Amino acid sequence: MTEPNKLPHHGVPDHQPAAGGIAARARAAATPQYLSGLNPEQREAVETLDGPVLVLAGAGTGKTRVLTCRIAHILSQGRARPGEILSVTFTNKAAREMKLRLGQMLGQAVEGMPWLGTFHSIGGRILRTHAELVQLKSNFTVLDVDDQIRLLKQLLAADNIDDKRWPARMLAGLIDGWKNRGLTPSQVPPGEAAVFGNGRGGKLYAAYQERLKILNAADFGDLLLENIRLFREHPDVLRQYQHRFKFILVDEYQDTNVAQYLWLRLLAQAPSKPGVPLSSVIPGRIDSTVIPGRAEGTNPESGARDGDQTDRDSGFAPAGAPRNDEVNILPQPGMTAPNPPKNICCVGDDDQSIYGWRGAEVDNILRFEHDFPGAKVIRLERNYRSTGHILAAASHLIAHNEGRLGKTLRTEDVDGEKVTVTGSWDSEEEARAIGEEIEELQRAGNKLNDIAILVRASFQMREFEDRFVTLGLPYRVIGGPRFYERAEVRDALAYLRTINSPADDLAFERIVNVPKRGLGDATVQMLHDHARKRRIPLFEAARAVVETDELKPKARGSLRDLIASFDRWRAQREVTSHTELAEIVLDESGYTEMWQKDRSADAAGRLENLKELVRSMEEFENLQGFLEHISLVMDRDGGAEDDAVSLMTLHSAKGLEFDNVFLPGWEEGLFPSQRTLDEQGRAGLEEERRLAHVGITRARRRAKLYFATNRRIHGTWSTTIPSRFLDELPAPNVEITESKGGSGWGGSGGYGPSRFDNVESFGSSYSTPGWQRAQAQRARGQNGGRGGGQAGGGFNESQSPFSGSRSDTSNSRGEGFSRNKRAPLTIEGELIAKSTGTTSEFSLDDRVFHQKFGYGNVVKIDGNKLTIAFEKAGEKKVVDSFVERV
DNA sequence: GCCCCTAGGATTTTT
DNA sequence: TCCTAGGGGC
Repeated sequence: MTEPNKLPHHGVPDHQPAAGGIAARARAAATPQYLSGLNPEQREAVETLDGPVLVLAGAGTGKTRVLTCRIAHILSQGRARPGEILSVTFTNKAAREMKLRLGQMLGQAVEGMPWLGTFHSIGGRILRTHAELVQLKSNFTVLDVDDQIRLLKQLLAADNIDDKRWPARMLAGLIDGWKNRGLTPSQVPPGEAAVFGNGRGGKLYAAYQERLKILNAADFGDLLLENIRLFREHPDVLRQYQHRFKFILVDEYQDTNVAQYLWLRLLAQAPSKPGVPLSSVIPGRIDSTVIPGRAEGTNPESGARDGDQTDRDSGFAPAGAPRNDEVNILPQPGMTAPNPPKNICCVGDDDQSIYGWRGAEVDNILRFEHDFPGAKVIRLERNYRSTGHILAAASHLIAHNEGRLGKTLRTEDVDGEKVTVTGSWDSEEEARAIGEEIEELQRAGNKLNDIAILVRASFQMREFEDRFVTLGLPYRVIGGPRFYERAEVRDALAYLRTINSPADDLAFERIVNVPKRGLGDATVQMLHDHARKRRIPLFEAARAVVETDELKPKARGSLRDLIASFDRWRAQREVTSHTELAEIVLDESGYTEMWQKDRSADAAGRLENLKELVRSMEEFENLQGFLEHISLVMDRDGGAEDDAVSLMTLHSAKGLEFDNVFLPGWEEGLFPSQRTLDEQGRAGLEEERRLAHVGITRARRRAKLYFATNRRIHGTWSTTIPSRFLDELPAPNVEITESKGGSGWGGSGGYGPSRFDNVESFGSSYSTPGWQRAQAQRARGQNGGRGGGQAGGGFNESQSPFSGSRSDTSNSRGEGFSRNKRAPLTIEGELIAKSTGTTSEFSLDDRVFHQKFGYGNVVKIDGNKLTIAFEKAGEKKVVDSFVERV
């Protein structure tokens, strides 16, 4: 997370207020250590323990520090025990960081904070405790997106919906969106549910939820949504948690979505009286007051929250509640007892809300005071991170946004270097230029660890990776595919999941034929048919089918072996440690062997990953514990301590900071992203701008922006124009420089750097050389190539961007960045689609028809297994679901 | 049942 | 341009 209050650079003396006068020092000396060194606002944020508090913490103002100090303060004041503080963050990274800092601050005094974690992990934890109340078992599986989509594909196929026209991915997105807004299937507005699959969207959502229960599984959204449902339907359970959590702290409040908001509000209510339904205690609902200064209609989704269904139960602020600055809320009509506001403290920055696309509601933070009347709002505006120019540039840029609460960041640091804007001919030159500058910085004594490149979209990374590989410049990619998303890890997990939860069809299906066992589509299809008709898990279906003659001997044999293996493993689970069990499973299943035999280049890496997986299991007590955490908590660990440049997206850079930050690709269409603009209009633009703001404020000493005149998108080159955000930067804080990549148009003969060094007014970035050249280029019909006939100015000259060929190879990727090559998926959808109709009970002598064996008569009945004398095939055992009476 | 090849699609951002 | 799913051939 952020590193607030980092001591200033450039040898400027500490500007922390506490170091000021004698009085301040005396006070600092008399106060607990964790409070010293806080500025007055921070200190107020830490010490205001009672009632709702909103801390608006701009970039680099010490947000995390305030949160951790606040926890320390609560504990040391004896106001609550560690287990009575609910502290939620958005990412695992943030949660870990807080735990770490708390540990440092309090020594070993705190034996962990059991309720410090992400929304999802805490939600999941509560859900497991009461799983049976929401029709799950406590060992339920958390499905990731991949599982989710596979499941939806099955449902689409079962409904005969063309998944070309209506992709499962799209439905997954819709469902996700609904869940983010706290909507159960019955609460989705009919109009919205109808947009998918010719009006069947709502039904599919319901069917999906139903399937999840059968599979004993929950997806990410359920971890919160089902939690909310749990709280609503079981007030006694809710009350238990309301009692437990004396203090609630929320990090990155601007990123919360409606579901998270509802969840928080339920918990933030004072406990109601037992036996009284919540809805009768607090009748209020939130009205849809428009936040002043916020553009109307920018947020089409905000209306959802006003729905009576979603909100009724948890209304904290009755409609029309006065916006009360001083006084706590008075008892409202309908309340049976004084209902003091819970001690909830939300920390966030509306200017850093960048997850709107994922359902985050900036509104949550914008209307905090309204939702929690009497809230104290504290602004942290003192920035301890960036130099003056950088901060000025970022502030000026973000001031173009309308929907914000408004903060003015200030620093006491020196002005430092101006923010630079550099145009280059194309994205390759951009990468070259940045590579050069990095090497220069390195020569000047900068650590590579202090350097980051932040891109808008991950496809931009490639060029840098290529370039850095050629240069031999160490780099690391942050983000990207997670460890547990790799095919081999997921396969291994699927084995373990099947052991742990026999109803986990998705897991079983994933590995039933991995490694190859001759159990292909046809077999799986049959299992599906049977499972569906009898409403049993696939694994159980397999067990039944194996007892019959439905399958060819070979397939039957291998399926029988597989079942026997699982039975054995499940038995071993009782007597073997989970890590050992994992090794046994990987070994006996032939999975390890499969990769050992694999001749492809990445096989070794995959085996290594498997080992790593087993190693990582050691941290957990047992298999169940491990599986519970893997999908929620396992981050790809950076691990590498080496000095390396960081390469990541702007999104994953939030919360980080670097001395030197390179921001390439500031072009219209890319940044701001055209897609965001198309889909979300003005709100989208503002979010992109916030992203830009986040990017610039990551920099401590140098922020360097770039735009290229030509960029290759989907393999074809196109001419781009500089981002409007460049125009929105304040001229006095910005310096326009010439690309040092050199090989392009900007060489000696053309527009020399000197000509633009002294540009007084930044007026429009369209006056930059890159843009002028681009214009000229376009006027000439894009045929002139690089004008002025400069040959390679001492660089590997790459081909003209229009030639489409590349000068360097691109086969080597960063460590651990191999693209997933996953095992071919079975066509599960079709499998289900074929199952139709219901089977009635059979009696002896019934005449029946079987697809494979033809006509025959029932001669024996053993539960669902029938023995039938077929006219042509002779006597066979079959499963009843495969025959029909004639 | 498995493998190879091809055509078409996609490209934000992530718990 | 690259990747993936899906179809067709063995």
